Amino acid sequence: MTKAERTRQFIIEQSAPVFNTKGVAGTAMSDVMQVTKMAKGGLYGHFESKEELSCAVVDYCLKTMSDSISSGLNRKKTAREKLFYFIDHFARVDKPIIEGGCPMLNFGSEADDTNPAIKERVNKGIKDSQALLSSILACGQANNEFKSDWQIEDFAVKMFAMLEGGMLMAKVADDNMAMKKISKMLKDEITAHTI
Amino acid sequence: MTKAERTRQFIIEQSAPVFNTKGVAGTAMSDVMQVTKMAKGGLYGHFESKEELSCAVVDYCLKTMSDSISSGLNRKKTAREKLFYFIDHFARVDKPIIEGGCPMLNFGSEADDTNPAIKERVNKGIKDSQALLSSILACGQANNEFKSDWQIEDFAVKMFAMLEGGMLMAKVADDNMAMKKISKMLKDEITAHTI
DNA sequence: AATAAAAAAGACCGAACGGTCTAAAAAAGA
DNA sequence: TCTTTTTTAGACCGTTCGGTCTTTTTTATT
Repeated sequence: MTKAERTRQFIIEQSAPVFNTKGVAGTAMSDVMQVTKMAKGGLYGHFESKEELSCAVVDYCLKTMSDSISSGLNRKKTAREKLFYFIDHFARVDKPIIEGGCPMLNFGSEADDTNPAIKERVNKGIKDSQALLSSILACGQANNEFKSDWQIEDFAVKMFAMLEGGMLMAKVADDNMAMKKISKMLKDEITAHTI
Repeated sequence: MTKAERTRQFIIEQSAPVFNTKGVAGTAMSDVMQVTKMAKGGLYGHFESKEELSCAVVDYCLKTMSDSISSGLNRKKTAREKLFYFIDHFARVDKPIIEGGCPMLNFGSEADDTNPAIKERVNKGIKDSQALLSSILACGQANNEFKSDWQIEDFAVKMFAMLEGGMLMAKVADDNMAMKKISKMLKDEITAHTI
């Protein structure tokens, strides 16, 4: 890893929490200067525009989220345990993986009508999450861990939507009661379909 | 209604779709000038700052949403029909009540960490939605329309979260398949608890 | 129709925006 | 160690931002 690559990565990592909390439109390059303690010329040596930086930040946030979940997932044996872990990992409103909360919610709701490049990245992130959930559910069903009549594709959608919706409710209310309820309901439903 | 009051309302109504799609940080007063065809001095005669306008816009969006749902709700007799109507009304991704989609999702995810005034407004909006759902569910249960062992408070949270999460998925994917699935699952669950 | 009051226009302001460029500093290769 | 290349700093640029103020126009009252 060259010096330039390390610095580029450093800028992304430092500015990710800012973009994720203040949004793309709400984050100025002066904010990035402040958080990286670099001058403007230094930044623009690594990114040719704010647009390029914000895309790199979104990629980084999604990857960080994905890696964080995937790594812990390997330590779990059963599909049920994996799903529970996924839920608990997502439900951490107080200490989110990236400051500002779920980047799919944050960047997705901002970009959907204004920023096609970011929208497409978030779209891929959601699709990947769905695919991950589906594969866990399919595994569990193939191993006779889950009942065979469970509509697992539907549940993957339901679970993701509930987690994102719960995240919104918890953040706006400054109270993770909604998220706790959501987590419990999801776990109960999983348990109900466990043999 | 005086001229000034009418103009103020006109400005709010015209700029609401812009704020709801581009966000507060992403909307400039020049956008408001464009959509109202008014000069800057005209606007600032009715609002002393962009902040005040954006708050008024959020209030308007939430009220419009609430009114739109409430009015249709009265035409429905049973609690089950009311809930179905609520779902269908929320699930309209293609032709949302306000351009840009659900203002609770849009403004909530933008404001949660940056704009306390708007955050509090959205918080109230969500609480009101929850209260409405809870009251419909409680009515249904009191009238022996729904089974008495149904955890209706939990379902109110679940339903709202699923709708908001589904909205996010549908908008980012440019495809309302997720929303359709969500609607069906919610309706199935309601039906399953209907006597 | 004349007059008083309200509302709108648009030139103007300083600050902050994203972005450029050159000179200095630091790192890398010889 | 010396030189060449890469990286960083920060002054600078034009534009756009939110917001003000005075003049003009419109509206309401008599």
